[in-house]
Amino acid sequence: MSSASSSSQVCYNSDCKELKSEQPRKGWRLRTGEYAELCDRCASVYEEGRFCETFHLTATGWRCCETCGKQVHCGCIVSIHTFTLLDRGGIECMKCARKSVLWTSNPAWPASLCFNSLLPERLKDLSVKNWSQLAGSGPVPWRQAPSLFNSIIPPPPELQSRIPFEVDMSSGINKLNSSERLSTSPLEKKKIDYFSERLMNGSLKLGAREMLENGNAGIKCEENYSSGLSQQSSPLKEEPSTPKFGVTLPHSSPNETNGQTGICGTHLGTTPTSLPKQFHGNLQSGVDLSVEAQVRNGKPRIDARGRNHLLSRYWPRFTNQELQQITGDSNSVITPLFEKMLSASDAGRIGRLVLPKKCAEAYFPPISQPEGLPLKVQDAKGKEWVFQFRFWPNNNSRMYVLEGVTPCIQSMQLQAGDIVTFSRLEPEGKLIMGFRKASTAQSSDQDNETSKTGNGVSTHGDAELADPSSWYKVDKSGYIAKEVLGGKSSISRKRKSSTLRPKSKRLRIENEDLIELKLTWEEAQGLLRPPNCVPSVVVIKGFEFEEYEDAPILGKPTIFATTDVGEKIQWVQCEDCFKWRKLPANALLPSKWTCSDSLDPERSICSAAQELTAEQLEDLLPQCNLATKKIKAAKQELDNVEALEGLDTLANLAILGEGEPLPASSQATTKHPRHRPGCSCIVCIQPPSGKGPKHKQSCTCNVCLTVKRRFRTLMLRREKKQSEKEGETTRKKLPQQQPPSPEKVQDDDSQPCSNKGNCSPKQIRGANDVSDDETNRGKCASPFKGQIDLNIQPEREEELSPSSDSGSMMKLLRDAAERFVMQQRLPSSGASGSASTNQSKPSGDGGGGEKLSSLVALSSNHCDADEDSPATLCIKESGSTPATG
DNA sequence: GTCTCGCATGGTC
DNA sequence: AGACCATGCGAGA
Repeated sequence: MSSASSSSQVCYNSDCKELKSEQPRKGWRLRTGEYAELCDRCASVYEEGRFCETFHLTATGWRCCETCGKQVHCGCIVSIHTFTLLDRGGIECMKCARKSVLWTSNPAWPASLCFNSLLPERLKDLSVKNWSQLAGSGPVPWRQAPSLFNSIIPPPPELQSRIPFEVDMSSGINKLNSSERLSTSPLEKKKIDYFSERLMNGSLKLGAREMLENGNAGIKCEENYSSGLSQQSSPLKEEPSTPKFGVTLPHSSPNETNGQTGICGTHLGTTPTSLPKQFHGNLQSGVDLSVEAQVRNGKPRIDARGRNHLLSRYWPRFTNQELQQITGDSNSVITPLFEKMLSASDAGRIGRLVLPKKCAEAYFPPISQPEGLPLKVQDAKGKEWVFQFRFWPNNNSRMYVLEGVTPCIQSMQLQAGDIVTFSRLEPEGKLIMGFRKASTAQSSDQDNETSKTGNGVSTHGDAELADPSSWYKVDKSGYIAKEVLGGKSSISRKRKSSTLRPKSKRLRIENEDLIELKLTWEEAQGLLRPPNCVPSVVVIKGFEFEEYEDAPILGKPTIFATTDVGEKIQWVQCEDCFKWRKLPANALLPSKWTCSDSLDPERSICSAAQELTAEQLEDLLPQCNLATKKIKAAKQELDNVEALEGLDTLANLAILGEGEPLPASSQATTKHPRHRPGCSCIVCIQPPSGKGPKHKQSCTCNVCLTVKRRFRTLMLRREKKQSEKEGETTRKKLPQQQPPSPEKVQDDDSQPCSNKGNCSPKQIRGANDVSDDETNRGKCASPFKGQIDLNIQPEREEELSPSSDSGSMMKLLRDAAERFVMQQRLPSSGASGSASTNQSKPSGDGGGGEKLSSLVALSSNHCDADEDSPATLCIKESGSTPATG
């Protein structure tokens, strides 16, 4: 930024006259946007907050703080941040003001806010005049610190939009927002006064940070920020990654924005089209320095209160790039209106985009009939879409929707979690619909595909928004109270985060966790290993449970095979040398296995030769190549997401399998009415994903135990359902020849548990229970008889049933399992028999190129008599082959 | 049976 | 407690 008087060698302080040093120091910012260049002495004084005391002592404008009595200079540009005007008259230094009022929001907001409605007409006029004068006084009458709003809590668009002057809301805005809320009206009044005075003074910029942080709006604050501008003084200022909010005067030239998107109150009496490209960018801050604002600069808008109520999550967070893309090379001014993260239903086939009520009422044409009206919206490519903007009566309120958005959403390739942005292009008044993909939405500074406008002109009157003021309503105070005047900084952050994350749990599942789950899912499918232990039976509340020393773990993918002599083995690839090593089939591997972990001393170093010949390897690999790749990919991801490791993942899967959404990270599940304090179910006892200690294989904590139990139950139910289904099918096919087997009947009758999902493995083994391991299994008596899984919730049985289509993830599970079943027939190397294994078959052949779909099954039938592994967790090798583990 | 529409429900803030 | 809003769901086409 250029500095004032750079051409002069004399200190800018007229009371000084000393020569500037070679490297003149910047003082306060001037109306031109430049900075006063001061000599060292003056700069120091200024920085120390003693400038007025030093140089303006004899000047007029000194007033006493009504609270502390401290003298504050109110008559110069240097001190504008140091005091506030009181409703009752008089002034209050910022320190006191902060104490008494807590500047919840930057005075600038109220300024804008009050400007229209609260400010006395006279002041308004004055302000306007001032503004106009300022606006016309130079290329950049005012500039704000670049980091205004600092990205956390964007100022309400409404407020910003009507800020007819520069507002220097440096990063402190967060704190402003987060400051304790105060009663709106007194504060607003103060703010009004504050701003009016500044306006009258011909300047207005706020050192929000000082005001809030220092509280001592003292001169000190003033220094840092009044100069606020002294961009170097704030570490936040040039933070490139920090969303910036700025409000610049109309005439600011684009190149002076210094990387910050200035929100221009542009139209101030100028012809919009004649303006240089300007942004009403609100950046992170939902700045809506829209035309309304601009137009209202001359005549402050009065009816734009609605936006005050916008929730922060709808505040547009446009980046410079986005804005630039939207406006392109045109001279248009883009006015970010709001944005919304697409919910599953928004992005679904229904084609209805639910609009935030406040946004709809604030930015879209008013509609009185539910049918609404067609709304023309231009997308990022310049294509125009016509949506039906309408509402549904809902709880004595309205629910606004845009209908017919599917084609548009699809053309943008949007899905749940992505963000659509609505902005308005001025002067055309066109509604612009942009978007941000979820992947980029999190980093606002990243480039995104946000709209690039075309030049189409909306033909629909309403959509044109030619006179937005006509459909603004509401009251602004609410907004401040609700959104601007934040509570504590934590709240501020919370709110921010809430804007970055989907609002609801459902949405979170759709967006983030689903992705996360997808990874874990595929991963877990292939990596699950049965606990290497023999189940023991414990009695809990009178019921017997099988428990295992080891919890299911995620291990390294291996290829199971049988040697020529019938020995069951598994092949594992070294992480380092990629050579394949042979291991006993029952060996449990860590997720990262290297030669050094080999049990075979001869093969325990990477330099040792690989036993497998290339041919043998080829025989092995084709079937599992794809799956292995997937595993690797997933594993890579897994490595990056530690939270998904091991039991957490399993726990998630278990929960998931139950048809319950995976609780979002750090979020306690509250969806289970049966869960009460003390509930020990997996949902309640599980720590938030990624939190808490890692579970070892031998962990016997509640979570692990429950995971095991739940998983077992889950799979049992699934198998049972499948069995029943297939049995039914079989009976239908052979109604006479094959009546239900006595065994099954007996099982059904003998089952002490009325709960279907809580049946013995034996019971669940139906007609399809035919496999090469059948013999072994057949030898087993079900140890489950008479046992009940306490986790079973009869009333939720349907929901929980793996067979229930209601659980999409369970469906996934089933699909995956079935696919796996089809693909997983891994021929043993050198063995003609099936590579039956009681262990996981991590390397599904991936024949379909589909997800790794080994069926993760907790073979609760520890009865399964595979002596190699009594583990309870196994990967089904065949759909008709129950877990042999 | 599928799709669309409109309202109802319930979770979240 | 009330408002908002994501989604469910029944009715009708």
